[in-house]
Amino acid sequence: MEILHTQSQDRRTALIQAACEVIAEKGLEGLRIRVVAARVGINPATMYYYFATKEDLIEGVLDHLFSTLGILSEEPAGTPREQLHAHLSRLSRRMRDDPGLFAVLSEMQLRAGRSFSISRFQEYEEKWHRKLENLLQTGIRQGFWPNYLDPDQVATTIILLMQGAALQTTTGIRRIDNSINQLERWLTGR
Amino acid sequence: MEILHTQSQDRRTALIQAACEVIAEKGLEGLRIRVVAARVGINPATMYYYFATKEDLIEGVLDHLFSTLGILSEEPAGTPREQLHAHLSRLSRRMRDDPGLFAVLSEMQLRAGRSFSISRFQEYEEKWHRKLENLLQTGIRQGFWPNYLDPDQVATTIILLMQGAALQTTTGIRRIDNSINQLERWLTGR
Amino acid sequence: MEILHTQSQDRRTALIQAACEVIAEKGLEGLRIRVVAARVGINPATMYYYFATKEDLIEGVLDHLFSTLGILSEEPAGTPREQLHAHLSRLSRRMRDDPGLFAVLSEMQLRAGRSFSISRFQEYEEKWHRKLENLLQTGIRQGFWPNYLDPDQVATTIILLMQGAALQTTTGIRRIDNSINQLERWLTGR
Amino acid sequence: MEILHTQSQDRRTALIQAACEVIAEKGLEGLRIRVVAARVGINPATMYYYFATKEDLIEGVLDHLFSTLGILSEEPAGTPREQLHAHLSRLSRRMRDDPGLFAVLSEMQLRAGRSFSISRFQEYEEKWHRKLENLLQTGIRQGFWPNYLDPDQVATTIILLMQGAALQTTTGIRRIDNSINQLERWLTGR
DNA sequence: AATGAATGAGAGTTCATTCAT
DNA sequence: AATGAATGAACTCTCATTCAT
Repeated sequence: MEILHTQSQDRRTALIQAACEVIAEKGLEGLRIRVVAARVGINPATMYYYFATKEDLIEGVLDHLFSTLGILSEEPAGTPREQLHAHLSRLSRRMRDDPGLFAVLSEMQLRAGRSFSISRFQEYEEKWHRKLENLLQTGIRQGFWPNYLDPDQVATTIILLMQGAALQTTTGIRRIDNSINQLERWLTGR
Repeated sequence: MEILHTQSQDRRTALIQAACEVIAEKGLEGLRIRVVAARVGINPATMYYYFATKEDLIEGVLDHLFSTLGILSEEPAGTPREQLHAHLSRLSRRMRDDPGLFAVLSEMQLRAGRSFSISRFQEYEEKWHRKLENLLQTGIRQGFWPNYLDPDQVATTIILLMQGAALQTTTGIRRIDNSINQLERWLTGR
Repeated sequence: MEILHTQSQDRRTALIQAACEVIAEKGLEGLRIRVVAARVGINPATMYYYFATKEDLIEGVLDHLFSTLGILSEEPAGTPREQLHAHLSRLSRRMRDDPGLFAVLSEMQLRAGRSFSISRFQEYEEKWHRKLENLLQTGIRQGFWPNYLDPDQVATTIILLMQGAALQTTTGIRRIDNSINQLERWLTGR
Repeated sequence: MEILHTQSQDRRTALIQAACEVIAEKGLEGLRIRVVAARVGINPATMYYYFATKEDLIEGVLDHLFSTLGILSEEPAGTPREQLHAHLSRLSRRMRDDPGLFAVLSEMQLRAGRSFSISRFQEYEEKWHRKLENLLQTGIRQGFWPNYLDPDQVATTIILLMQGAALQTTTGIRRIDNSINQLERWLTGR
């Protein structure tokens, strides 16, 4: 019983994973049920046992994306500055090691305003923004960063920078690492 | 003859313009020959007189895009700092007034690594990078910015920031203005 | 053992009943195993324990239909005229109280010439015709109706009228009651 | 130009005709675009050039049906009794010569309450009813039929009878002719 | 220079049915 | 006696593209 449940979960996860890969390679517009099913080794019709529609599968990818990237997960203990650093360097490292995930992130962002099923993307992003804002606010109050910084503004800058970089993962030209370092130095007043 | 040629050009331009609008509204994956033709008021088959394939039309949009955005156009005379400021605030203003254009930019960037016809996008971007790099280098040499700045790095940061913001135009949440101002202050050492 | 058999029968009946309801609501072409099973509260696969195929289930509905309508059941004692009246007013009342049953009747009639599993419908109808014919013949012989009436012909008219009315149950516009009364008056010579 | 227009109309008509045949043979639930297209000798996709959806095609069949049956068309000049006779015997003859049309009629009637695209069927039927009612009313006023007859009631009876008979065309057992004759005799008081 | 008509390839989705457990 | 998981075959519909006129 437990095993069956686990197998079933596994297949769901496998489908999401496969869909994620396909999106990274071919874009959301290149996502085909047939291809996803083939990667998992099942009949296309079987996908509909796990997801009611293609849109549902994409929603699954959306959730998977944010939980895998760990954008919203708790940072390890430390000063706000250390926490921000941990956050940024984790994302930076991840972007180097698994650029596909960030390609998917861009795909989602681009459709967030157009597709209903992806519109939940914006909630995730809002949470991300608030997380960064809180971190910055706390850090400024505790004197880790100069108090002329506007937490909201800086949070926005960080997110724009990360998403600009994510957008580049498909071509793979620009690197985010240096920009991140630079930004951290700027924040602390060089 | 000359007149005919001009009319022909007009229609080509009209098709590109229409395609651009559709891409801004529905995304590249939502681009339909039928819809573009209808906007221009012609039969879909007629489009094939002006463009051999859909991809060709998209290439046309790509060229139109960069020339319209004026990313690569000469900046008005002034110090490097004034020129950079002019460049950034022009883009910033444009993004506010005509977000559709930047939505198209994101669409192109996202597919640049996947679609052959859009791969030329990267050349444009490369030119943009070099333009910024040169401007920064000159400015640093002339003492407008501190010399610990790395022109290449800063150029990258600017581009990432702009493209992150362009990506947001479909949802319209985050604004680039503040981030740009902040960046300029950081560059001059606050 | 006996109990199990009874339970088994119950479930068979429940499935037929559910199928009957679905056919009344959505038509035979709208009949889905999934939906029938859900109404009974079982897994679709379980249905195949009780019926070999969907067609078998439909055959079950066919039998259920005629036994429930009581078209072929013995009429209460009385003169032929009373018996015919009882027959017609019972059907007429039934049509008002449970139109769904007659909707199913129409569905069956319509497919009777096309689907093998429903072709048995015609045997039922033949029996109905004979029953009416006998009743009329006896009544005419006994002087309840004028002898210029052709029992076969009148039986046909009655059946056509009833089925025309059954066909209307899905829209629910025309009523059979008045037509029946009128017919009975005509039969007796006004 | 004129020729092209005619050809185009021809193909539309051919598609409707073919659809009509398929419905008569296999029922509305057995109607397949592929089959209809094949009968006309075109690619299935081409059907969508003439009809936006399958439903549209069915609506086309609905209109074709009533205009072909001539149910609502003007009757030749004559007394009301002659007109009614002409009407009924025309339908009766037609039912013998082209039973398929009446099979389609039944198919439509059966779905009239369920399918939006077929719901217009009821408007046609309402017109039919009014036509008969008027005819009967005039005839009664002019003394062709006894004045104890209720035009509305008789009109209903006629329609039910015809539709009951139409429903039988798929099996082809019962004949409407005798019932019609009988009815006409009854109307005139034998 | 323009178009009406046509099409091939392929998309997502549905459903009766099967089978191991 | 029951079910979760799986599937093959079919369905409607879309779209870039072609071609005779």
